[in-house]
Amino acid sequence: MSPAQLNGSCRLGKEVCIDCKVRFMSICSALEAHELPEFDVLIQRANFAPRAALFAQDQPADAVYNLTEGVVRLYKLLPDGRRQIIGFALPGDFLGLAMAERYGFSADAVDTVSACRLAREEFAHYLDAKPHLLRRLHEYTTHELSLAQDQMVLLGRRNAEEKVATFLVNWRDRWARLTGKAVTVPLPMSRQDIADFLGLTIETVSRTFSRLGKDKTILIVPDGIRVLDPQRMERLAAA
Amino acid sequence: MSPAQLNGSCRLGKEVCIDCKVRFMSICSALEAHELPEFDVLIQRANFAPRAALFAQDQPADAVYNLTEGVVRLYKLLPDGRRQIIGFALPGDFLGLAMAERYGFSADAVDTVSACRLAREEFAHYLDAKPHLLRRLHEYTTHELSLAQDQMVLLGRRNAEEKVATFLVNWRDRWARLTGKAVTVPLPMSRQDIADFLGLTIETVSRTFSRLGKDKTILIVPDGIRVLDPQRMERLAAA
DNA sequence: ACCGCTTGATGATATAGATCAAAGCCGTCG
DNA sequence: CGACGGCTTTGATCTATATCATCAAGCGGT
Repeated sequence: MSPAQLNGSCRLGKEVCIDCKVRFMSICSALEAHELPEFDVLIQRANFAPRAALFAQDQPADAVYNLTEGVVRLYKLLPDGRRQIIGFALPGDFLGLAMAERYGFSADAVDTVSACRLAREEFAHYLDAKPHLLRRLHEYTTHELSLAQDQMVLLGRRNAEEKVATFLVNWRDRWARLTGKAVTVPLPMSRQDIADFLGLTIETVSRTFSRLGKDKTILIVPDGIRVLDPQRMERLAAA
Repeated sequence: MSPAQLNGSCRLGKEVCIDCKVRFMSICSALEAHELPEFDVLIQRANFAPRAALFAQDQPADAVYNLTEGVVRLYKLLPDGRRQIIGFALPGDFLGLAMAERYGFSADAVDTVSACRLAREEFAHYLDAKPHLLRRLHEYTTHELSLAQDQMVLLGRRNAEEKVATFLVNWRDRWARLTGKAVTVPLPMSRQDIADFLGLTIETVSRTFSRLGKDKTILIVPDGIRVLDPQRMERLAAA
């Protein structure tokens, strides 16, 4: 189904996929390196071209993914095709952690994406034997829930300008945490993606960018945006 | 701060607060009764009058609550007073599980509320010693996250009629799971609460109820609503 | 029975954002 | 090179929902 290209694989704690291991560890700092060899968890490296699906809503949830490269959009569709993007995943993020029989949303690659793929069953067993990892994962899920609640406020009670500003500020901060402060923050997703994330139309997003540009609040450059007036941006995105 | 009335308390596994224990167990069915006495967790019984606050956003998060009676609204406020209700809690639900230093939202009683109050520190330690309980809690949080994602779709992409219908269907189902199928589903929260949950105004909620009433889709009675045309309701609330 | 207060329903009007339409801007492919 | 197709921007309307204003009903207190 998915046009993914799987290459390389390793067992957690048995070298080979150093990158997977490092990423895995970064989430689960409670586990020391010497603890890992106790268990075998098959990790596959999966690569995805732009627009390729990692998985789709209602498919059997076979696997858990840990992103290592690229940006993934997570979304739900209504029967008539209306789309709500519920989040963008960046390297380090986990996907498909719900541990339900089927995925609750679809995930596809915005740009070129690499991820570590862990079989759900195997991962669940590993988890049973590693309460520290479960604790870390619970904290992660709890954080996701808190972000989801912020997004509810945004979708329910903020106007277009506030929505766009809040999105830009949050995205800029996440990007900075990942790559260090950059002057220009890239926006790899399309305007349609941003619109579907913010509960707006593409036209409203475009106009709002333009207005913020004319205001000298931001500067739109070909490969992203620059925040010129952080004060005003923070004010629009406040609380 | 809170006008709560604390009465009675018990230690988990040392009789007294049978109700707390039963509720606690219902969440954590993986723990057998004979496992409980191993640990002491102080549980206080807290009662709240209608409109009383259980806790407020940004307060130090001292405690975890497990609702035993009544309905609680959970909400976030923007600096200018706009409110988004992020959920309604019913008996059995946990509040303040985020385990952050401060509460991420406010919670107050819609009607008369009773809850079991567990000190956060103590609960966290208990959790460390009980991986099964942590697992249950992780499943619970994961379910909450999934509901939050559904709510994002509702807020971002559904119109007023769909929002109201979806709310009624979901509320009816939750109520039924708790009390068994009832002809009339009570709506203990105000129209303003419903509006702030659905990202609408009180007037739009009121008009939408009226229209669904004129349609014979629902029947509005003094103490709640009756669904007359489940087909149409399900269609409006679909996916 | 009357008052003051709150909540909900409904009508009139305003507006933010949606929808519809067209035109610019690249990248790419023949 | 030029034509094509996907995005994005911009402009002109339209409309769903917000806003504002009444009004009626319920309710507790006197």
